[in-house]
Amino acid sequence: MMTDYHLYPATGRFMMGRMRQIISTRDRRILEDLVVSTKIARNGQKLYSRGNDIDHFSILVEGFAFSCIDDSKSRCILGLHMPGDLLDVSALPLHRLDYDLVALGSVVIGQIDKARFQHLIRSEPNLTQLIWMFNLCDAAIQRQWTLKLSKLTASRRLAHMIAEIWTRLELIGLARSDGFETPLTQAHLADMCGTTPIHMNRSVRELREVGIADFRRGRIQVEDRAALHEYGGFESSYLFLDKDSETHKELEPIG
Amino acid sequence: MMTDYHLYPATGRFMMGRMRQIISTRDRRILEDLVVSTKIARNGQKLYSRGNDIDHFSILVEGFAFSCIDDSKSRCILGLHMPGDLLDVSALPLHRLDYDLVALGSVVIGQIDKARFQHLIRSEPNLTQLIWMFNLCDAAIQRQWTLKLSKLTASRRLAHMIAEIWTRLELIGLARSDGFETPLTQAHLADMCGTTPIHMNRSVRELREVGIADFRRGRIQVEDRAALHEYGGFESSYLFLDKDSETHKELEPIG
DNA sequence: CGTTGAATTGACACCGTTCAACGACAGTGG
DNA sequence: CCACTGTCGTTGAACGGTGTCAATTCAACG
Repeated sequence: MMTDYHLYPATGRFMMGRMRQIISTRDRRILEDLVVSTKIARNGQKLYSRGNDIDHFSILVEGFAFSCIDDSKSRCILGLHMPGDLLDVSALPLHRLDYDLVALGSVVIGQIDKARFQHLIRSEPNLTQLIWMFNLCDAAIQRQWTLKLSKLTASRRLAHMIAEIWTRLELIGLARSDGFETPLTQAHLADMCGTTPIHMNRSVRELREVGIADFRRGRIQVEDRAALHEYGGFESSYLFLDKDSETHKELEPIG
Repeated sequence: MMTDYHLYPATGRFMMGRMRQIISTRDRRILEDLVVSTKIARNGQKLYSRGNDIDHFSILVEGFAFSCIDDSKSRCILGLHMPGDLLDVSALPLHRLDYDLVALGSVVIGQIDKARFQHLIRSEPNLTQLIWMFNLCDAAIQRQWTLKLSKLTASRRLAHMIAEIWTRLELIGLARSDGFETPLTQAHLADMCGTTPIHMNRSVRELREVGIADFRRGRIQVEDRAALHEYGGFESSYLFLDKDSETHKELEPIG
């Protein structure tokens, strides 16, 4: 389980820390075998443009990506994706997305054949449901972003954002004990928190001065995690963490 | 098809105007028969409290509801639900929701037995996928709300909100040609648009003065719809409307 | 060592919040 | 029929958070 990456190089991080432990070996195999090819991309490269036809579904294998919608003058980042995340399940009904996907740093993408995926939906209810669950988790995160934007000031949004990213990185083993590294710039953070780079800078400074979090060139360091959570109003329950796993026993796979 | 309500009193509006037309008669029947009982509720009544165990899944039959999270001092409305909407599919993995559900006006709820629903997921891939698609549509709406909050001023958010609600009401035949009626108050609109009732009032006045939309005690009247859409930056594509239906042929049911 | 993108700072205007009050309307009961 | 009452809607003024513009510093890299 610790080294699932070796057995399942493309999909080993799918639902890691969430419900992966209840996926049967058979299903892990099937999932891994869906990935027919890989693709690499560099920082800032567009992995997909909104409105275009999707030819493959994708899973993020290495690196990060974000989904965004570019306005005439500004950019809004709607989601942040990490290794193990499915990038475009929401294209299922219309075979296209309503947002762009952009690589954040160097990225490896696993490509899933559309036809085989469609077939899987009919033949593998366990896996189907699991992917659906991933989707619901994504949606829960989206709800939190909405909530955050509605009710928090810029610096508190930032605190919440940092807390969420940190926790999600922990799930897949990419965090340090006192923070994390990230290819995100302050401009990215601004676009994620619905503010301007300039004001984001003030927020970064504020968190630094108050001693809640220190962001410096892609390295975030936190001394008092409880204070961070408190300040940003962060409660991890919406991330479907495994500590809650008693509650989804009914998903226990058949095989 | 016009009078699906009579044949399917509880679920006749499910996916109406979106993908309902491609649901087979058999599947419509199965769906309708999932509803084992109905429940009524009055304005403001809590249909569900966050964190509690879900005993039934629900579909909204008549009236409106919203999902929200109450802060110590304020309320954030995260979603607005209309007849035909499933209210708590996102409780599938954890059997609980991370938000409250509140009735808006008088409401009729159809209750779906959990066990039968779980069984359906294994035995009816068509329906499963359809419900999943509904979910994706919900998520797309959530993304738009996030986007709206990130980038628009209060009065433009309101314009977008009005445009969305109007379009969704049209789908299920509950709109007028020049607007719609709604149990929403300005306070509700404020909670949906991430602002205060006072400022929402100013936004309402502004839309009225500019001649874009006239909100008066639950009645919204619009003369120039194009202007409304323009002002709020509203593009309906994220709602999966049927005019796009050529693109989801592959979902054509087997039966 | 110069170039480039990122981070930082100050000044100022504007959008939105807050507090406090008043006005309009619908439902209720005398 | 009218007074009472509560909810919703409306308004003004002061304050604070945020956007904007312009300019400077900093770190990384060839």
